[in-house]
Amino acid sequence: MGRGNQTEDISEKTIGRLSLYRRLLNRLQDAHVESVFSHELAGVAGGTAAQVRRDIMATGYTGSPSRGYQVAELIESIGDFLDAPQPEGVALVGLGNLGRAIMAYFKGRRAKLAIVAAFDVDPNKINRTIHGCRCYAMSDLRQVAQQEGVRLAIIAVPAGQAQAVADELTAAGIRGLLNFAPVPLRTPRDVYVEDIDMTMSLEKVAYFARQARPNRREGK
Amino acid sequence: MGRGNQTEDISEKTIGRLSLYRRLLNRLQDAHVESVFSHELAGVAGGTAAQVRRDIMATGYTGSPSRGYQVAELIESIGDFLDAPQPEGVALVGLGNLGRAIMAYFKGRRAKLAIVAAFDVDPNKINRTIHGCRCYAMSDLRQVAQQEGVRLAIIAVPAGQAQAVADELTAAGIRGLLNFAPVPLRTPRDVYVEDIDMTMSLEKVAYFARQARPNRREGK
DNA sequence: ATCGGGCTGTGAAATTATTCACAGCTTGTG
DNA sequence: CACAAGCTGTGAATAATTTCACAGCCCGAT
Repeated sequence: MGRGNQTEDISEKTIGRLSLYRRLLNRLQDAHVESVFSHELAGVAGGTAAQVRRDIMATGYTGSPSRGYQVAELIESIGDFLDAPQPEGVALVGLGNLGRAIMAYFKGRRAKLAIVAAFDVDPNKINRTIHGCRCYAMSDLRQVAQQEGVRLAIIAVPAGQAQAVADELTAAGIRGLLNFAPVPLRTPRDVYVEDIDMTMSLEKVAYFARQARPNRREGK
Repeated sequence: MGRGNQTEDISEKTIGRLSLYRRLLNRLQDAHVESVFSHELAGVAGGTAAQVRRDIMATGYTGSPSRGYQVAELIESIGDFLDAPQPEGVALVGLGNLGRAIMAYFKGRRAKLAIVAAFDVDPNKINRTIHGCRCYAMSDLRQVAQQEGVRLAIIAVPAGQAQAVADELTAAGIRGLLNFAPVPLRTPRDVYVEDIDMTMSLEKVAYFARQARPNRREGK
């Protein structure tokens, strides 16, 4: 089963979809489905068969014309492609309502990617354990991040503090950020930032719901 | 001052960015900045000047070569373009950790778009008030939605229930969904769905942080 | 008044992403 | 054993999005 050369330059969109396919494939596997065709996966993922095939090409996995893709093998191939060789720890900064919800959300999901340390400024939270995860003071950040080998972080602090937190995180060697604060972060160019902007998303929904413009989805 | 014909077909990306620009403009306004140039806005938004200008074109607003864009006017123009004429109420379904965090997050933001009703199945929550918002039983959904004229909803229920909730919502006349559940929803084609998939986002961060691939951002 | 600098609005080019469409397999069938 | 059906992998076409680049304008300075 050949994966191997991920020399190609894979688009951000493709990476996102592969993550989605994997989740859907895991569900299929739980339902004891052994193989799928690209059009079936497209059906549940909400895309086209051609796109599914192209995305899967990126992982180097090859299906068979008669059987389609073997679910178990494809899951593994996507894993080899997407995941780091070692499990990675993630730091969560900000334990307000949103931070705690994020903590709970990621509790016991992918073993390869788990929140291993939380940070806040609130003295009431520091040194307590929340959702099974130790909460540290912001000032411990560099120390803990280095010690645990954390390279990824989630920012769930108020907008006003997000940039300062991002600065501290990058100074502590963090290479990837998932930012929930509604502020574009300024970071060194080699730090990857993904924003989740709930306000923007809700405004998009409001706009397009009004336009009655039909949604993307696989045509029959 | 001419906005007027939004006949053009505006892309999803542009709508998202306009929402972002508005937020940034509001901050500028709070700082008593009266006008901005496209490259300044691009600087804080993390895009290019040309893109900012093109996005703003969509709203029909026109700047002046010497002064740039008038902050107050541009905010208003984006508002005229993005917002519904009347304020819109939003329903929130699911009051677990995430639902409550979302509730808190949207508390007292845009007046034009506020959560006006919450729904859950937990009898402990039903008929109580959470973050200043009444919680109803799922069975009241159609009634409340119709009575309040709600056309938008946020889904914050576990994956397993998301599709069923989406079905109930669309049956109750909801036209736009913001979906936090990690499942692609199947809905009628004229219902707009926007997904916020935290797992996918985090996996993207993990992938690209590893690739050391430089991020998008305005070049000097 | 006229000039120069610097910005907007926007066709046109470039780039990126998606879809088409078909050769080449692989299996089941008569 | 030849054929039909139906899928994958992928070059080529198309569509969407972004960037380039420049005409035209406006203002401040001569």
